[in-house]
Amino acid sequence: MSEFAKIEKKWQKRWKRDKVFEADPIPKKKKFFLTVPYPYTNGALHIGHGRTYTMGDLIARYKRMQGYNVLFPMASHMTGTPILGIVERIKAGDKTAIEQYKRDLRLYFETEEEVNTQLAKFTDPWVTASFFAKVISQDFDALGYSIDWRRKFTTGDKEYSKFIEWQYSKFKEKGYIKQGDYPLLYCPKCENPVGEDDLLAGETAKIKEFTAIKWGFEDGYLVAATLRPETIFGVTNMWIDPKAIYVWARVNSEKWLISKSAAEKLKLQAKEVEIIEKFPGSKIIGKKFRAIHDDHEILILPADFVDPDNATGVVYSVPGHAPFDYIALRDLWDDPSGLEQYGISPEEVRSIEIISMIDIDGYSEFPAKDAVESRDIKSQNEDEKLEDATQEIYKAEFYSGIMKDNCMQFSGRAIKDVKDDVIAWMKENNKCDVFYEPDIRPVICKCGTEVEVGVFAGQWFLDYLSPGWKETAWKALNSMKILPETFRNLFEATFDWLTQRPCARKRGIGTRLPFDPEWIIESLSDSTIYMAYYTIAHFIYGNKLKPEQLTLEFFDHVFLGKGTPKKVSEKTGIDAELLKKMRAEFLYWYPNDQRHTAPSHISNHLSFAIFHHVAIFPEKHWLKCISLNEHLILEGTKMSKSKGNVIPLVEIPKKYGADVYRIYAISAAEPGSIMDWRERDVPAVRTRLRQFTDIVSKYARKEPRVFLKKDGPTLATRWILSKVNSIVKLCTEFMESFKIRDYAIYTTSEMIRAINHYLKHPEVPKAEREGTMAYVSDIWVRLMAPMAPHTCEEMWSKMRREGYVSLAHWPKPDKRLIDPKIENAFAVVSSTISDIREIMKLLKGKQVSTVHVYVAPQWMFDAMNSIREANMPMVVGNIMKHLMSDPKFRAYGKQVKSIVDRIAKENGLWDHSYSAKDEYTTLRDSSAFIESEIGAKTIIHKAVRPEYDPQNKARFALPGRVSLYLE
RNA sequence: GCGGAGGUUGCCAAGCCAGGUCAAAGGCGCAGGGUUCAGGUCCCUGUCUCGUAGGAGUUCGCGAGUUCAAAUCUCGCCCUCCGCACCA
Repeated sequence: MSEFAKIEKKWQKRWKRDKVFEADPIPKKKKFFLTVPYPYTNGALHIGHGRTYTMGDLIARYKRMQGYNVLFPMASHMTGTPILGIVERIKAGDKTAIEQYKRDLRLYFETEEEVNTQLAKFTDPWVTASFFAKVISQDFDALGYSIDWRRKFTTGDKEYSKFIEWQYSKFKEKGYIKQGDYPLLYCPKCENPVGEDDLLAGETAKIKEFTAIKWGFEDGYLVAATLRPETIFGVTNMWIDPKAIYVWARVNSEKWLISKSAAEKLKLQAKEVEIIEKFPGSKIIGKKFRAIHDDHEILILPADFVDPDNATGVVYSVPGHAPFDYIALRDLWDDPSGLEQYGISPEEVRSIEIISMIDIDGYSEFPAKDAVESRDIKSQNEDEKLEDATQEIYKAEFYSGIMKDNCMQFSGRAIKDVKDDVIAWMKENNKCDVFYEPDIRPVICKCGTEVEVGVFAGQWFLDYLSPGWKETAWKALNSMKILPETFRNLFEATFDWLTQRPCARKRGIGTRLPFDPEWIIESLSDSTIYMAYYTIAHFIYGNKLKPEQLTLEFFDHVFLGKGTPKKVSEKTGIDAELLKKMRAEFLYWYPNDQRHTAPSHISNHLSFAIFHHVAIFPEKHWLKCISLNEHLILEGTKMSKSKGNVIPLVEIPKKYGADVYRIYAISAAEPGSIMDWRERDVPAVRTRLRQFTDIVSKYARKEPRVFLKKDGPTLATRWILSKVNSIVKLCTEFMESFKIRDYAIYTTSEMIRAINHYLKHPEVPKAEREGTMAYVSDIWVRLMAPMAPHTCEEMWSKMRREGYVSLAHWPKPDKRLIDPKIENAFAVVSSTISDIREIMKLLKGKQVSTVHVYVAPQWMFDAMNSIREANMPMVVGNIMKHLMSDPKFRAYGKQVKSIVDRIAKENGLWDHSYSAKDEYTTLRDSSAFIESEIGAKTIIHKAVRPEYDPQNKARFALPGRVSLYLE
């Protein structure tokens, strides 16, 4: 049990008892609605998740203290496949899954028996989800998050489903949701699409789209797949593997000749495939097929490099521009002996002319030949070199190639522009189709089966290219605040490439599409506008509204203001007054003022949230601001359950204490950078928190008193008052500009340093010190409260303040007390001390009895101020001229030059006291302090009339840079 | 491949957008001193190099450039991390 746990529990209980964070509309009060995405409840959360939620809570608490009526709700996410997957794995007795879940459960149960009992219940996804939803909310409470739990729900709720149905019926109305064929990785054995987690090998596989070109052959088509459809004008022959099995197949009422395995694959790609005849490739070698663009006859030749398992197993040959084709053809020229068996004569092969159809700088007529020869490739079996050559030519031609004269209407155009047009042209003439393959092999499903590409007919997707949608989303993004601003680029990149996005699948937990109930809305697509649902969730559940009452009219009314409460009430049976209340509550809280989460959500969830909001809500209800913090790693390495290096959220309170964790999570890195959790850094945070409580406790019962200048306090007191108020000002600026880490450092380290410095000044009278420290403590507790709320409540009550510091107001800097002159003067004291130390070090231990300090004469201060006021460029000549033009300074001639030299050396002016008198007084008043710091008697002299100056050091004094003599 | 971020003094990490006040905040580690006198205590000081007077020199991935002046701006190069879609 950490030393903090008792205090934490106490305040959490009281907050709950007094409903401190339950937020209801207060019409006259400005509101702030903050959301952090709800956690997915398929397991225990860890300290990495905690960073994001802690940051969110910090914002909520800060805004609350700034006088906003803050709503910070939370719910839980359970739709989708993961929870279902886990349940299935546990049911199936999967050892790893069971062990992993036992580990999670041991965090929450004492005995192994309890663990097993709970695990046994995990055969129902609802039980699993609600168990973790419950413990996660307990974990959140234990960290002091200021959440309004009355509004909680889960995405699996029937009521929530009605909300999602409403959302998707809106998309349907707008025409944003469409149905079409969609390729995805698919396991033929499991008969299911597979995601990254379902794969044993090839996790990074993507889908590659080939153009399947239908070359006229006999009474059907010889179908060759290619990534370079623009090369059809350079075809000289076809390549077929003589040993592989090919088929004539009826594909959607056409006759296609392809490899047997290609035919099998096509069955998965939403084609009707019926195999008519099987035969080895050798059977068609030597026959002729017809060119796409002019129907001339072209020969089919054998080749070893053809892989019947890749694409259609039919390859058309463009030897001028494809290294594989070039070398295969050359091999046949060199040794045509094998061709006789196919009835092909050597002359016939040798008469094939390579066609040049792409013009490209730096290459000859036949770039493929260049690439092969430059690599000295001997045969078509040198796979690696050929692959490399192919890459080179592909890139070069794609980016800088131009179609030659023999390419019909495409002549003269750049390859990268013409590709799509060639495809479109062939499509118009029914000369091509698509064929999908994974881009890498092998891709193996967890069941051990080779994964293929499946095309889902009738897949529902959201079409982000629908007219107007993206434009409106851009408008929203451009007017939103993104914190830190660097992440805006990521949003912009995402917006650019967002096209179509499947939004439903056939398995998992979730809401069924109202207009096509076979499909279940997938879990990223059902979590985009639910922030609105928080505003009324407590009414829905509190009044036990039935799902069937939550009709389209209901949501139309509450969220969009359509219809009247009376009419909607008649239709739904919901009390009209309640409807009014819900509508009012939505209007009060919406829009969502800030959404805080991790950057990994930018490319999906957050972008969808923006798109979906603009699709459904009027502009005034769009998201206002998105703030982000990067993830957290542990001792330099990524946390992962499989590695076992995970610190669960639930362990934080007993292991570190909630406030210690919170301070660490806020202060160890800027939000925009990855945070490293280092165990050995934790004690330092604990120390600082303890110093805070020690100091504040000591002065808790003292009467705060502000010593104004007229009260004649010591300089040290004026200094600490100035310093503390400067810190308040800075911290407010840091919070406003999302420099959260700076806020943390200033409220902890900087504050402690300043206070310790102050307390070391022996000249401050006791009453003055205590009154001042009580005042400082009050401010300090408020500053720390958003970050360390439990400790601060404890201090607050020790100070006998009313109510909760969680609801107290954030300090405002007292302008009367901020005095840069005093702060500068104190900086001179510090720099004087370090100068003395440095000299002492150089004296190598020789005893110093007395330190003589000489303060520069007043005219030098005048000179510095004069330069400062003149606001002139820091050029030596100008400054010299400026000073010499004033008789007041000219009188000092040579010494003026020493100031100017110094300015030149320092590249400008530096801080110093306002006047010689100030500097002298400050140093004199601080001499006891200086003496205690350096352990030698200290005498302050005025350089103009030093009482004692045996080494004539006084003349070196400058404003802010006293000269010294150590005796 | 495409897109995004980044490389800072032993480690972590600010600074860079708005160039000078930057040998560069803060923390960790390490060293010395003090308190405590042996419980993961606390405080102070130091921590690039040289220097018997507060000074000088060399640093911010590498290489150029702009500028009186660059960790900060521009260009090129090298390296690292993250995302890339049906998965939350």
